[in-house]
Amino acid sequence: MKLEEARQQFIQSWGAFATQWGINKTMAQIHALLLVSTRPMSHDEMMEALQLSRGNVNMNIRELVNWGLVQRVVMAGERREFFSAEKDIWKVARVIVKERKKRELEPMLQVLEELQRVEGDKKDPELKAFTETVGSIGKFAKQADKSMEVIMKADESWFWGSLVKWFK
Amino acid sequence: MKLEEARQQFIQSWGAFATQWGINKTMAQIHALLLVSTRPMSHDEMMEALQLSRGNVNMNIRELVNWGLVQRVVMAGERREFFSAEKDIWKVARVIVKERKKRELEPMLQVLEELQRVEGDKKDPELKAFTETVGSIGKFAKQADKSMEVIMKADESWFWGSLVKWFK
DNA sequence: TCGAATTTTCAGTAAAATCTGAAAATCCTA
DNA sequence: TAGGATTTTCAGATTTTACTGAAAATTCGA
Repeated sequence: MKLEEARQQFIQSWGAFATQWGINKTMAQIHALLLVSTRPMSHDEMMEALQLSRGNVNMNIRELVNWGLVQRVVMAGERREFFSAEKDIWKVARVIVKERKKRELEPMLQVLEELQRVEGDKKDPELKAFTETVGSIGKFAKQADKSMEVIMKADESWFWGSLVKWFK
Repeated sequence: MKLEEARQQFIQSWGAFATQWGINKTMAQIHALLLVSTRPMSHDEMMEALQLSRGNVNMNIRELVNWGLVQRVVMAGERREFFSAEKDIWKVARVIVKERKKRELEPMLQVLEELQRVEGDKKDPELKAFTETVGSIGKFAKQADKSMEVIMKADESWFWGSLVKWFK
């Protein structure tokens, strides 16, 4: 496989993979494009490379910047904006974990906590079953939340190192 | 909040949460319904409870059974099929991790491996950058894959126990 | 301050995902 | 093994999500 072909394949696959995880395909493709680009790219270059409209590129780039996966880069003597992606995969993973935790896990935790305050006869088996289930999901989610907290703050080598030891 | 209201809220939220993770909303709602039900349910009961068509319930129940999150239950003296969900959240999580790993992570690993075999001048900075990026994603994904392998096989108390120690 | 370059917005359109419902297939029991 | 009960299928309808492109807003140099 030639480099250009491999790049296309990567962008393609990354997009397909992302949709399965509830991430917009185009956003993932732009991210992939920047990940394998050696230099920052302008809107027009991205439009050309991925055959997207200006509006679409603009929207998704903004989102990527919001997520902290892509940065605006000022190019000397250029008025246009350029963008480049963080290449350190460990940092990328941390950003994603942090953001999804904040946007998805934390709101869920809130709802679960709320639901445990359901009122009624404590001896009612229906009620008991409900609080049991919701409670255990809540407990689990809280543990997951904490784990992510730690992973997020961890240093890469420390993280994998610990994990390797732990696996033995 | 009353029990019925809480149940509805739970089903609702679980569905909304699921969509963010690339899981079909209805599938998640059926799962949620069964999670907070104290007894197995028939197609008709689920249709009624969630206001869904027979076809939709059938499709999504089948998918849940495929995932291993829901089981067919034979009820004495009943010709119709009944279904109930695994309530042990740890088991549920393991099934989900295992399935998503198999369906999504493993195919991605395959693609990444393939992409590292890109041919060309080893000194070309473009090529080097590409293999560098793809290689590090591949390495990361493989680590994640292994971690999940271990978590999947682990026993709950051992898992959280180790994690707690590890956090200190 | 003017105006060309660039970015942003968003109403309308397109594409993708999901759902319906009725017909076909299957499954039981008498 | 006939026939009602139940489950499955899937073409078409609906809903949701994403995209386009042109107009509006903004930015910046002269």
